[in-house]
Amino acid sequence: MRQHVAMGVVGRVGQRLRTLGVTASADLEAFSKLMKVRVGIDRGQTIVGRTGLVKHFTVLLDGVACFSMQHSDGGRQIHAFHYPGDFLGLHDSLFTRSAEFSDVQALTSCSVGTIDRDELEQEIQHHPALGRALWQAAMTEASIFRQRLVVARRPALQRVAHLLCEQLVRLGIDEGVIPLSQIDIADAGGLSVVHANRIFQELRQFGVLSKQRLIEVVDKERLWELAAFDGRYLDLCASLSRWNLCIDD
Amino acid sequence: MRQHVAMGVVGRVGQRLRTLGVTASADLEAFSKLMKVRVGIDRGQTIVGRTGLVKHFTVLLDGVACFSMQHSDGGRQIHAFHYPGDFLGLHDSLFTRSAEFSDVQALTSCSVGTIDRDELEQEIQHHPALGRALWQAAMTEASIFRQRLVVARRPALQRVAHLLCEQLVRLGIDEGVIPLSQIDIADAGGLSVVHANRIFQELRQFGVLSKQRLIEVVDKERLWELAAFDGRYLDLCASLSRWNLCIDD
DNA sequence: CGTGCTGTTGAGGACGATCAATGACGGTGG
DNA sequence: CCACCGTCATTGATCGTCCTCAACAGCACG
Repeated sequence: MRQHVAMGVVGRVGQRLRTLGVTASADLEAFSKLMKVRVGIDRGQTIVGRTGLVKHFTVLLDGVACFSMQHSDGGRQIHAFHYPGDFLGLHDSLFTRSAEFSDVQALTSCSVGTIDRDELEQEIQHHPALGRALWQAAMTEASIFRQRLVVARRPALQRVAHLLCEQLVRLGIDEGVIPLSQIDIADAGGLSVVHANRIFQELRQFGVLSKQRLIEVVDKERLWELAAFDGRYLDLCASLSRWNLCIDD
Repeated sequence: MRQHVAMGVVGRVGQRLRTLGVTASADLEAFSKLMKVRVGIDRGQTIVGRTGLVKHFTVLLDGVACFSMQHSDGGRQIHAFHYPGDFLGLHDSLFTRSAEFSDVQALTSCSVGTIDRDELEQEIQHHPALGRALWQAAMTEASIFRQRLVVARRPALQRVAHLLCEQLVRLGIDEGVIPLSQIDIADAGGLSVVHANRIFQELRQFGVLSKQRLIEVVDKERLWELAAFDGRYLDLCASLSRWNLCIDD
């Protein structure tokens, strides 16, 4: 199910690009003109898979997805969650051109935008800000991975708390519902579902989460405190130097 | 203790740059001419520290260093080991320009080469291959971090085995002595020194390590098998697309 | 009204941390 | 040459976190 979009860059994507320093409307339009929309991706489906070569860039327009990896023992390890505006499988798209390691799955119904790789590269020659934005996004992703390493060896409570903090920041909200299941968080935190559940109960005891079945943060301050959260690692947007990207052939 | 070098890019650095696709001798020379050498850094000293702004790029010429982070509880977490030819604190140098997160420490006596950031950026305008090489190195580093995340939730034996495999590949040897202490490996693997030691004894039982006090791999095959090691994540060198880097102001 | 997914609870056990002490080795100074 | 010291390696004992297995409850779906 695909269609062209005539309008400007769809919703959050434009927002994201602006955050990444793509401010000229000519740049935004160039991006938007190349994008094809694909809707109706069901929960559980693979969006960017280990299907060999990656022929296009993918942007999440709507829904929630995760960048995961299937462990040999059957366990699923989630590296990152993706929200509307995120580039999917970016590291592999940008870098290796094959997706041996990525496996982006839909956690809810999703729609995505796709851009042919070669066409985008053409366009980047005329709109270098776009290239820079992609690199910047890739580096922010790398930064998230590094932070995960740091958090990984803290006890489970802090790990879960930290994950929740990160999701709040990524979603751009202070408090409210995080559209993930306990299972998702468990897989992202490297915990068994059972233990994760006990952690969630602790968080409710602490008054950080509501008593609902879903994950609803009601005390952001306390959560950040528990997580020892320092969101600076997500704030790399403003810090990219004047380096730019171009194509040389 | 600083001095200029008139000769070509010092030893391993040239090798590394060539691996990263800098083949033109003009490019290599441009790099070499900017580099100043600093020798006599003692074990334990900080090479690239949290000293605010990063004014220059640093390359390890000789010795072994690690990219570590001091945990609040006093524990040291090692993200990566660095060998001659590696760029130090690359992520922060390239990207954030400040080193709030990096902390590169000498594990043995080291000497490094430094290049002024601004001078290098000037030079990259004329030698774009250099810029691309740096980005590529950064992405390879990111790839190592991601792999660490995967390995992190395997049991201790495999974790240690995987670390050892990685070091062998990085050192470019099949078997032999890895110039690290058990403590270093423990800090990199997120293990207590005591437990790490027990793992090392197991590896000796398996005939993977020699009975020496130092870490000496004598059966690479078995080690790779134990680690379920797939070194492809280190082989990103050949795969960077035609994207290049330039400076736009 | 089953069927399936998520969340919840209990009991037992494994992996690895911590504490504490000792051994091995290399360097330094007397 | 030997005594001393610091670092690294080793060993034993205890304890805590978190996993596993197993069962069940709530809720959404057809």
